[in-house]
Order: sequence, then structure tokens, then C-alpha cells
Amino acid sequence: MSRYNFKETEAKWQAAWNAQGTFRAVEDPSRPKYYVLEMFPYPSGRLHVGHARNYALGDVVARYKRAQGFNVLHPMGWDAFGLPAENAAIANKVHPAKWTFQNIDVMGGQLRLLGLSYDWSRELATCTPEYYVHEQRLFLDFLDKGLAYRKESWVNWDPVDQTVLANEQVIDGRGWRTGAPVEKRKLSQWFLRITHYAEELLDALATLDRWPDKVRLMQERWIGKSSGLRFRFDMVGRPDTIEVFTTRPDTLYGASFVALSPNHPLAAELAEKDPKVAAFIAECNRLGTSEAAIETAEKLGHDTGLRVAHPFDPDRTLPVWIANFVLMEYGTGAIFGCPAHDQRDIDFARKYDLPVIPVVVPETEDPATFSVENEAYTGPGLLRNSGFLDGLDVEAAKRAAIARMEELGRGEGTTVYRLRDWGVSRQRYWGCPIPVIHCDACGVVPVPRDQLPVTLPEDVSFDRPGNPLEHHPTWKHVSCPQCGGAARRETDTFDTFFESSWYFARFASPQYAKGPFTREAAQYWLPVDQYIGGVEHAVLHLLYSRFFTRAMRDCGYLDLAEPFAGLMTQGMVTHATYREAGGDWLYPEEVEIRDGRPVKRAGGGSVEVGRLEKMSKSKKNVVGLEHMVETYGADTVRLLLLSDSPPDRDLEWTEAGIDGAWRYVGRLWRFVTEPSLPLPPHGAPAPASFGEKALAARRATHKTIAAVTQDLDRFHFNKAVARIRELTNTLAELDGAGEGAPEDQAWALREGAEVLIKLVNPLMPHLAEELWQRIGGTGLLADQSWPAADPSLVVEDTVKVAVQVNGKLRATIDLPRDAAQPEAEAAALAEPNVQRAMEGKPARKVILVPNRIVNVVV
RNA sequence: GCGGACGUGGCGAAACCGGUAGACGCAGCAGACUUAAAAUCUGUUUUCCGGAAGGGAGUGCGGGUUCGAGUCCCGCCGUCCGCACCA
Repeated sequence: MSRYNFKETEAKWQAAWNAQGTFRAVEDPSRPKYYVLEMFPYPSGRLHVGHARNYALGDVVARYKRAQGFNVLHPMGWDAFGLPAENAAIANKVHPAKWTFQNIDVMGGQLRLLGLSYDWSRELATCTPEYYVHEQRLFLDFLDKGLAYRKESWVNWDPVDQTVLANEQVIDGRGWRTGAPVEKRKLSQWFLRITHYAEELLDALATLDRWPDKVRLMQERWIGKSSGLRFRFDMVGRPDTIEVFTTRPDTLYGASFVALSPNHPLAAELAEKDPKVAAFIAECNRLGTSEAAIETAEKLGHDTGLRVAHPFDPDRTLPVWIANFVLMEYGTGAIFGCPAHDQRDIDFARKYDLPVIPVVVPETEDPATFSVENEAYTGPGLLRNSGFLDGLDVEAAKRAAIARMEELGRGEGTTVYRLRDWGVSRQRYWGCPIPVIHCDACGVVPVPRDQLPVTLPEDVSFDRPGNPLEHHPTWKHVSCPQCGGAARRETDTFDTFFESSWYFARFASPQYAKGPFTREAAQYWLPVDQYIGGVEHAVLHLLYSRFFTRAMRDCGYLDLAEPFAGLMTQGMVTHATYREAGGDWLYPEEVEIRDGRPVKRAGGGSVEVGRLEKMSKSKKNVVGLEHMVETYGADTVRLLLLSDSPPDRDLEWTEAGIDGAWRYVGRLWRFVTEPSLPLPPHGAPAPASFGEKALAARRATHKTIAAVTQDLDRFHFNKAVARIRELTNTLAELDGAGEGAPEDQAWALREGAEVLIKLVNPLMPHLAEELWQRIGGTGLLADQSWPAADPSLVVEDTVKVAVQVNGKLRATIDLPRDAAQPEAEAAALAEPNVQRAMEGKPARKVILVPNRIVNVVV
């Protein structure tokens, strides 16, 4: 019994693919192209098996499409700017560039171990000037087109470190390093006008038919189109007005207060004179900028003492509050509260004892007694207590209220989006410099295109908090390109989503220096046919990329709106977590099972096994990729990543699972290298006829081709693996015994083995190449075409049909394919078990589902 | 809080458009080979009653539609993901 030497074999075939340039992609207009892309990684350190899943999935698609004759583009690169590099710089005194490139080296080597079919000649890293110079040009284009602009917006501010914090660095309202309560600060920042495309981004979702519905739905909700009314309240005793937006103009007569966002200009004005208002706003600002934090916080309000007149009933006035749950970014930053019909409003009203006036009454309720306690009524009904709206239903009342407001000239029906413009300024070093200069005389001046790229200075220190670009002695001091006077470089850098919003297009011509890509290459390769990555990117990255593609289109770079024709979102790889008595996390390899109980390998201390969680360094529940590949080989790791769960679901990494995959690798190896019958040579003519057993094996082979092809088309890789294993089991039963000549079986075995090798190739390419060579196949398996199923061997002549009596299974019968009702009915009723279950009663009805079921109803 | 998903044996899962629930694998049990172990191979494995034939129950919980529901509808419960400066 020979053993498969994966170490030698994997290295051998990787070298062969490399030497022959097998996966080098070259444009060829005569062939159909297929562009497969996995979301490129952030080079954070080392890869664990969780990272590898994404790439294994993509590689199956790439190799499968290759076998089907497509000209495949399958590139890989590095999303190389980002916060962790700066954190490493602060913690370990390593320069972000050095840290990043070291990680790229390590991770690139790890990826190569997996035998992925990348065209490595297209590798790119976004932190190189060769990459980001194009994005600086694109930004200037956007500026020319009015797609980029500057406005004030809020950031999280750590008052101790004097630094802007990311949302992730704010924990329970405090800075992660200093523990100081976070404040919100206003800064002037760059924005991209994604809202210009809101309607188009929304409409085009319908065309993305190869995207998961859930992702389209999430984007739809994120864009959040809603129609309603924008109108102005007159203030009592002041000449100005407060503008509000509502989607429920029908409930206006139920209004009992007006609430301003703490960041509303009027709130700021009041705060100048009233320290209590200022204190309240400061308290709200301690929540930071994250919407989740704001919306989960306890509802708080402050009565400003101002009042506004009700627009339909000027004798009525409403108090003006400042409330922490009103977002400045949505609508107008001010609302009217109708507690009876909005849950947030009623929570607020009950807390501050404001009136609750029901104005929509469900038709099943008596208007005289209908009341709302602590749960808002948001369903349909008829209007009451609402002046001219009385008796209308909700929709009619909305229309009437808008019409009246427009007549009065104090408001208009309008459509608003939840989607906000994309703030791209970051007060950080490790990002792409924003190519503008600030001149006291000329204002904001773009860096002239012939002076691009604006590169990052290398001599920076992270000794003190804040943005090193800001502290750099010389970098920001430049002369104004317009007037030549002293001016300052912009020290903010781009959000790293900027890089990932167009990298897929750069891969079309990654070496082209004169622009982001060539038109011809983009024309040929784009859009990405299949994009693969985690659901966590369902909204932001994917929406930004869709926006960017349109912005690039409108700047004349390409003729395309949608970057990703197909999308697959994969689940996480999870692993149990381990904690020792002291509470410290342990790596899986530090734990072993002794006498059925988990203990710490060193010392034998007791270990608590926690729940399954996404593999992450912080919980130490990671399984190193290199270690696994060294122990079991790349193919075994790939098989487990593909076989145990459907791609979109989470996958639990277990020792038992990897053992099972390893066992199959050995089984397939022995099946082909030590066949149970002497195999005829490659290409030997088929015998004139086949015996029963050989024919059954051939049927299984061709059915498996059909099934696996369908499974791969649908990305059901786990099912494809199950079918491949099943075929292996079936073919292993061929032993030459039984009816028919042994030669028939040997031929069927050879046919089956070749098919198996080809089917397994996208999943375990090294093993498949080796077996292909050993079985006498010619050329590289990577260049062979996908097998085709013989239709005459796929369909069976007889089928097993279930017989039910009153929906309960009582027997199964064999019927000819597509048997008609009388025949099926007769066969079903003839079954003794069916007779017994019918208890002598006549059949009232017999339902036939062809080739599946006969249901006798008595 | 808002938005999105998911829930099937001891475990990972399969079940196409509403049609035989549990394919395939893991773990377990029994056996073969072996001095022994490992590896490998064979059988068995949702659960309850039964010697068997056969029968009852069963897809998070409670209802409903249907000849027939894991699948569709209504209401709960639980878990996970996203929420705009993590990537």
C-alpha cells in the first residue's frame, strides 16, 4: 500500500504550472473571458485557515471555468493601507511600510503554498505610489465633475491623546487606549457625492440577478428611499423657522413636540447662551459618532423652552426639545414627535410626560375609547381628531396633508434617502495622501496633475499621538501652485475603502502607468464575473465600488455601471475557544484531551471550552495555515474548506474534519494507483457491450458528471464533494466478479477514474495532476477540458416511486419512467401494505406526481 | 434601537418548484486483517414499541393552508452579521 507524498507532489506541480505560465491571463478577443475575484486581503500578519476559505472557493471557480474553455482572469493583490499598520508602528516601533511589506511577503508565501491558480504577474499592493497615483488622479477628476466636495462633519475625538478615533476604537464611549470619555468634534473634510447616484444605485439592484437577495435587500434598505413631507414650523417669538422632515404627514395633528438633533445649528446657537443646553449637548456627544451607540442609548431630551406654532392650527403650540436620538445626518436634523404612532416618540413622551394623542384609529376599534399606552400604533386606520383629515385613511391623509402644506407655502412633498455622502478624509498617516493644497489666498488648490503622485514621507515618527503628517517638519509646507505663496499640503489621507473601490479594474492592466487601466483591457475583462467575499462587506465596500464604477464611467474611463456581475458571500470559519482558569485565552495547540477532559498541554491545568467563534487573533482560536499545509498538504486543507458546509454558511474547523479529508485523499490515491482491475491504456476503444455491473458503474459515472457540473455552477461545493465521494465508493466495488466480462468492468473503471480525476481537479489540483500523470494522461490536467455526461447514461428506465395512503408512506414500487396514471395507480393499489393501510375503504382520489409519488386518499 | 440572515440525528450537513427527511462525511458500536497497535476494509447507527413483519413520533416553539409542509402563511423563542472612521 503506497502512501501519497503530498510534500513532493504539491511542490512539483506548483513548479510545473509556474514554469509553463499556466495561469497567466492574456487578452484574447476570440475567446470568452471569465473574471474571478476574491476580495483581496489586508496584510495583517499571518494567514489562518479561516482566511484560506475565500481563496479556496475562488480557485475552484477559476479552475472549473478554465476547464470549461473560458479565458480566465484570476488575480490577487493586497489592500495594504490601514489602521493596523499604524497600531503596529506605535506598539512595536516598526514603520508601517516595513510592517506591511513584511506581512505581504509572509502571506504571499502562504498563499502560494495552497496552489491557487493566480496570475501572480498581476499582483499589486495599494500602498505603492504606482497604485495610488491613479487614485489621486481619479480624485481630481471627481473634483472637476463636482463629485468631490468639502464640508464639516463630526469625528470621535480623544481629548487625552488629542487624536481622532475610529468607531472601533471607541469602547463604551471611551477611547480604547486612554479610557477617556470620547468627544465629538467638527472638522472640515472631503466627501464624495454618492447620493448623486442614489436613485441609479437603487434601480440597478434589480439587474444584479447573480447577487444574493439578502445583499440586494440590505443595499436597498441602506439607500433607504422614502417619500414624505418637508416643512417649516414658525417659532413663537422668533422670526426664523425650524424645518423638519416626516414620512408620516398624516399624523401631524397628533404632534406633541418638536425635537432637534444635538448637532442642529439651532441647538448650537442656544448652547452659546444657555450653559444647561451646552452641558446637555456635551453629554450627547460623549456617545461618539456611531449610529448603533446613539440608537441603543437611553433616550434623553432637554426642553429648550422655545415653542413652535402648529402649521394647521396656529392656536396650538408645541415645545421644542433637543433629543439624543435625532440624527443630524438624516432629513433635516429635526423632527416632530407624534407619540401615538411612533415607538421612539412614545418612549420619549412617556419619559418626559408629553401628551399622547391618537389620530389614526384602526377600523376595528371604537374611536371614543381607543388609546395608546406604551406601544405606538403604526398600522392602518382612519384619521380622527385631525381637522380636515378626519375620516381619511392613512395614505389619503398623507396626500391631503402634503397638498395643504404646499398650498400654504410652508412645505413640499419630497423624497429623501438614508444614504449619506461618503466622507473620505482620515486624519492618519498610512493612507493615500489627498492631493490638494490649502492656500490662504487661493483657498483649496488641487495639486497639478504633472506633480502627482503626492507620496508619503518616510521619515515619520509615531512617538506622539495624532497624525504624523501633521507633525512632520517639512512635508506639508509647500508653495501654492496658483499664486506661488506659502501654502499647506492637505495632511488627511483617504479612507482605505477608496483603494478597494476600484482595484478590480486595475487588475485588468496592473502595470499601465498612464492611467488607472487601459480602455481595451477594461473592455475585455470587466465586469468581474464572479466576486467572492464575506457578507460583512454586503453594504459599504460593495456599494462604494458600485458608486466608483459609475463615477469612473462619468469621467470617461469605461462604459460600465456595475463592477460585479456575480457575487457569492461566504460564511466565517469558526473554532471553539479555550480559556484557562486564570481567564487567559489559549491557542488550540496548547490544549489537549486527557481522560476525556480538556487540559492545558503544559502543566495540565483545567481548560474551559467556550463557544464557537469566528477565528480571530484576539481569542486565539486560530489554526495556522502553514502548520496545516505542512501536516496534511494543501489539497487536504482545501477539501475540508470546501466540503463540510455550503459556502454561505459558517464552517467549523475541527481536527476530526481535517482527518476525514486526509483519509479521502489517501483513498482516492490508492483507488487510482492500485486499481482493483488492470486498467486498459488511456484512449483504449470501448468494448462492444457492457455487462450489468459495468453498465451500472458507467451510469454512476455519467450521472456524477451531470450532478457535479450542476453543483459547481451553483457553488454547492459541499454537495459536489459528496457526489465525488459517492462515485469513488461505487467504482471501488468493481472487482471483475459477477455477470459480464472483467474487461467491461476494467474499461468502466478506467473511464470512471479519469472522470473522477477531472472532477476533483478544481478542488484538489495537485493530487489530480499527479493521478492524471500516473494514469497515463497526456499534458497538464490543468489544460484538459471538463468531462461531458452522456445523456443516454444519465436517465434510468425504471424509477422508485413512493406510495402514500393519506399522505403517509406505506410502500415503494418500481415503475417505468414517466408511467401514466392508470399504470401507477394499479401498481400502487396492488401493494399489500397499501391495501392494509386503506382498511378496505375505496380510494376517493389518487394523486400522481410522475416519477416521485402516488398518494391514495381514502 | 434599526436593518439582514440562520435554526434538520451525538456532530457538519443533504432534501431542485410543496412530493420517500437524514444523501455524503465525522464521531460511536460490532467485525475482518495484525503478535499488538496504527493504517485499511466490511457492517451498523434519528428516536420509541416489536424477535421479526410492521407501527408510532420526529426538521427551535405554537397555530394555519394543503391530498401532502423541513420547504408556504401568521405569531413567538434563540443565535449570528451590519449600522457609515476595522477591513
